Amino acid sequence: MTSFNHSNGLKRQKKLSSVVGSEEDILMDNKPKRKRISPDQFCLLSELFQQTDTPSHELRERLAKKLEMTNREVQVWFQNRRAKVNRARLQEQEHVKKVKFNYWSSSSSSSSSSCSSSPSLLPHDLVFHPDVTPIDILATAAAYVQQWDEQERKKQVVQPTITTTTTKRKSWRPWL
Amino acid sequence: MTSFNHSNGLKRQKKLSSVVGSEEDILMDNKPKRKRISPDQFCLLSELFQQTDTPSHELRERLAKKLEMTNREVQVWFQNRRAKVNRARLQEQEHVKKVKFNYWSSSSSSSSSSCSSSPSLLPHDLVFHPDVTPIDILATAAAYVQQWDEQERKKQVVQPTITTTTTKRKSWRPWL
DNA sequence: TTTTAATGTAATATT
DNA sequence: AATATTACATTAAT
Repeated sequence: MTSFNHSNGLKRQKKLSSVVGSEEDILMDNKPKRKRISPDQFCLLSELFQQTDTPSHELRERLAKKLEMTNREVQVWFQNRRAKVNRARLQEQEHVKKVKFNYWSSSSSSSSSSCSSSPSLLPHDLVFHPDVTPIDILATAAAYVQQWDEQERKKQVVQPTITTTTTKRKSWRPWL
Repeated sequence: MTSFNHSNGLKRQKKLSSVVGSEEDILMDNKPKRKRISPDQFCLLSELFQQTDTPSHELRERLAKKLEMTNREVQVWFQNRRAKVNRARLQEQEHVKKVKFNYWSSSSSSSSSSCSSSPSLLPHDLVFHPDVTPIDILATAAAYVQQWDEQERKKQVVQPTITTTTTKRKSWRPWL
């Protein structure tokens, strides 16, 4: 089991061997290995990232000099960082969408234990979730009322026509 | 010490549920068990791998559908596979290099037993190895002659100058 | 212990 | 610059 150490501060150095070329001299392949940024570098980079996704060339230059990295490396770091946060953002969106789509039907019937024992004002099948905003609740309620009206209207006027036409209705805030 | 995580690991979830995808697993903490590919899947994957180790997106997509895997899973499989064969290839190279470097000095003085009792045409300290080609033999011989000449020249003309200048000489075929 | 599915990231290429 | 994808290092399950 390799105990991970991130102390990559040490560059590999050619070990000074005997005068005659030894086996290692030939066999040791000095491939540059993969470069990993140091914690300090990470710190400064992400600190700056909070201020701006896309630092200017000049800013990159200064940062690179300070961190002893090339401009290109800094640029790549920012590119990958942007990609990462975008990816996370997208996935979060996906997740939120799922939650928002399901929050009505999430039964939560099992009052399992110990969770918010205070008398909730919410209906028992409407669970609280920080991603579900009041506007979402209202939107869903509106959609429900709309659908209910539709059903009522259908009941009142007997339709001789085929009812297979599903009442497709453009819904407000189709969950983004 | 700020435990800075380059790759913290320890977050083994997110199972990317496959086609069966019931939506209940939104809040459910799924089993972080590792998925193993089936023999059938392995068969098809490695069969395709022989044709191309870097399948296109489309090809991956079709394969994924056929195997009931996600595109990502197929991609990861190919990545790991490539890494594996590269690793093997490198190690083989290393081994060959070592053999080539050592084939002169591999003494084999001890006529231990039972190995190729036929009267060999090779000098007794030059063992045959399929990786050592004639050109390698000739190269080493040439290098040896060169070095011998060098030594002879030194012996003939007595050098009053400091001899610390190691006679570094560019060698032909420095073993790849 | 070895093999391998999976993750994280530096780097490259395409558009 | 966004996006996709690769190699490489590493983690963790088998």
